[in-house]
Amino acid sequence: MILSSRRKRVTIKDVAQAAGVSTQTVSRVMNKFSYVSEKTRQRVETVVEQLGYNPSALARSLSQQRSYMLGVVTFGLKYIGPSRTIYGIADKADELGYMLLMKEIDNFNINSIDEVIDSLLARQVDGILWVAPEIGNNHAWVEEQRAKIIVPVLFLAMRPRSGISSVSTDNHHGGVMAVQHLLDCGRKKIGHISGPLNWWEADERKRGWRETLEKAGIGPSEQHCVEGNWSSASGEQAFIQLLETFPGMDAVFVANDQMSLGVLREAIRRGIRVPEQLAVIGFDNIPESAYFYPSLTTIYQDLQLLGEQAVQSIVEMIQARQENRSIAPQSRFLQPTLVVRESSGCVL
Amino acid sequence: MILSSRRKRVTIKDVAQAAGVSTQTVSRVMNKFSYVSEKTRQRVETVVEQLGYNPSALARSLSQQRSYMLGVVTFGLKYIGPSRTIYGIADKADELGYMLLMKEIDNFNINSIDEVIDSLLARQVDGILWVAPEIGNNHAWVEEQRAKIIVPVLFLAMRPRSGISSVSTDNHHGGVMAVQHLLDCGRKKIGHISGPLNWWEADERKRGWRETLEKAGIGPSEQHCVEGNWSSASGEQAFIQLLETFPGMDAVFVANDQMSLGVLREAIRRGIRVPEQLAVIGFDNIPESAYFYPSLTTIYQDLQLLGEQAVQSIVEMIQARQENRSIAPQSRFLQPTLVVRESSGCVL
DNA sequence: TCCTATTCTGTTATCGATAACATGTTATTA
DNA sequence: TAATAACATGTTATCGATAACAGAATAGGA
Repeated sequence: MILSSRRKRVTIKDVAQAAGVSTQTVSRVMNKFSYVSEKTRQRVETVVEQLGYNPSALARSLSQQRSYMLGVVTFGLKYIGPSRTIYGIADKADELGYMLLMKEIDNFNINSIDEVIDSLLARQVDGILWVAPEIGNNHAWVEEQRAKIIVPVLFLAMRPRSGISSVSTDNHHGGVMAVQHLLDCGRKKIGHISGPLNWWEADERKRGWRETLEKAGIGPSEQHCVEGNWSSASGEQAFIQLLETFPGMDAVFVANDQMSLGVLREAIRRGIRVPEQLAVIGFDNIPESAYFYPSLTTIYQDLQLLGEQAVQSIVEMIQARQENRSIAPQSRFLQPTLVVRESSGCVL
Repeated sequence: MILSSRRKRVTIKDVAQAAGVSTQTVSRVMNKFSYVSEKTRQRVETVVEQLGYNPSALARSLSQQRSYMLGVVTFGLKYIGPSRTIYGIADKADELGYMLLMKEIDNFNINSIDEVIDSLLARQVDGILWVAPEIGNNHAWVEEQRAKIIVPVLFLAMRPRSGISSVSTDNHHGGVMAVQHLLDCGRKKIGHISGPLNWWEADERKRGWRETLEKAGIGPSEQHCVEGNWSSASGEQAFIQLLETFPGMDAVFVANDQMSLGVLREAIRRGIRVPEQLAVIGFDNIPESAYFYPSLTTIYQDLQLLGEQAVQSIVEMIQARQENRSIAPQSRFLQPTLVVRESSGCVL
């Protein structure tokens, strides 16, 4: 026997006919809250059960001009960060009765962005979540194109712009916390291994590092920061370089946990004892970081929560629009938290 | 100004009217390959451009009974494994012109599974990819329910069943390769830290371990295997336990890289030198594993490729059905590969 | 020149639901 | 008891496209 024989879909008409009522009555039964006599209701429900009727959300979307689908545009799904966010999004969307229509993009040229948005709009999504990092001016299109986007859009991890809604982790404050922790532990010569500095998030973390040191009266030098690309390999390389340009370094703030792993590995290899000789603090708090050797002190950003909040917000925007209310666009920040473990060498 | 003013959608009628032709003609222009005079075509195209017409894929799906959407059911999206698979799926789907309608599930009771499938079918997906691990008998519903699923379905990482299509990594062979490598390196007393044994994949890896040792004339004992839950913490615990029940152990095959990390950490803490005293081999090849200390020898399963193959297969199934051809269900396996690094202590 | 094939375009029905309106039947109230 | 409200159901139009059919206009061939 072949799987999935081409059986025809059971439609509202079939049900109506079988129950001897009009399609409208069936529709009323399916959607509750309308006058239907108890007798009719039961008869229809029995037929629905028997035929296994499953209403076409597609047809419903068309006639109601509302799909209960959210368009989700992602970039870098293969990395753990985005996928944790997606998890939060999926979870909350489910809770609120929305499905996700996903589209991964692999570049940011204006044409492909246009295409992605068109394809989402063609499927009548009720709103769009933009889950792609801000790199260089890859969000420039927002200003020009947003007029044509006829549904609410919410950006994740984007530099705040007036008139546009976004939700982001407060990376700057995360950087501040990291460096402040190192200072509190008595370290003075604090280097930084940043992410790619054309990423807004990397830049913010670095700014947190610089400003905190300045505030502490320790003017950091550009020599004390080396740029990585988020990978463990780049972390290792950057660390090697930093050891040369900043020989007295007694602590390093690394912009993510993967790069921290590269640092720890190279430290062991060189016999640099962590945390005694060198304190290390990461960013993200990936699950593995608690089992690095030594375990990694890090800044925890709750990406799952970020996703949840994003869905919450956009659903509110959708509802507002549905009721013809207007809602003021806003940029929100989620605060990261400090997770102290062995690598920073002090429990405060 | 408020974002997303409630502008009305431009429809085929608007275009038809503006161009002074019938909607059918506009449809013909949009879909190419039909008789339209050059003059008309240009006129219509100009109007399309001017109005910014974007055909409703929703309406098209309804009338063509085909949506170019794939339903994707996931479980454990927050972990890196599934999300790598999703990446492969997203990439290939894009290439073949499909969008993804995603639904994450958090349990396997028959009701919620029913609901998920209904909601996908209600949106007219052309096929369904089941990206959820086989745990216990959580796939039992497949046998009973598949009759009601009127579109092709393909399972990832499922124990082969006759009459049902699936694509999986050959976990058994992965286990064989891992243990064989350790044997080749001269190890004789090989322990195993497994995943949760009600997971099909964990069970298969363990079977590879057991059978390979038996074949080598080394009857392994149940005492030489401890069950973990995939987490680094559980790996650490399992390792501690294994050290007691299997004192002479000179190598251990750990069922994933995260648990391996726990093992490596505890080994360092106890002064057990890896690989000299104890060889360690993991499974998965997560990006970080190359930067563990020591770097981890592991079995690489290409989850991204798995996702790509899955999409390729289901699209073939969909096309076959479209043309009323029948296609024999089949279970396919992808072969994992061995990645030799420091932790196994020998480059062959 | 007439006939047929090809090209071009429009009309009507359909996909599967809901919205809006209409109508008939009970119950309630003045 | 008649008027009105509440309840129950059906009819028609609509969402935005394509399929199927049909009628013209043009071109080519006998």
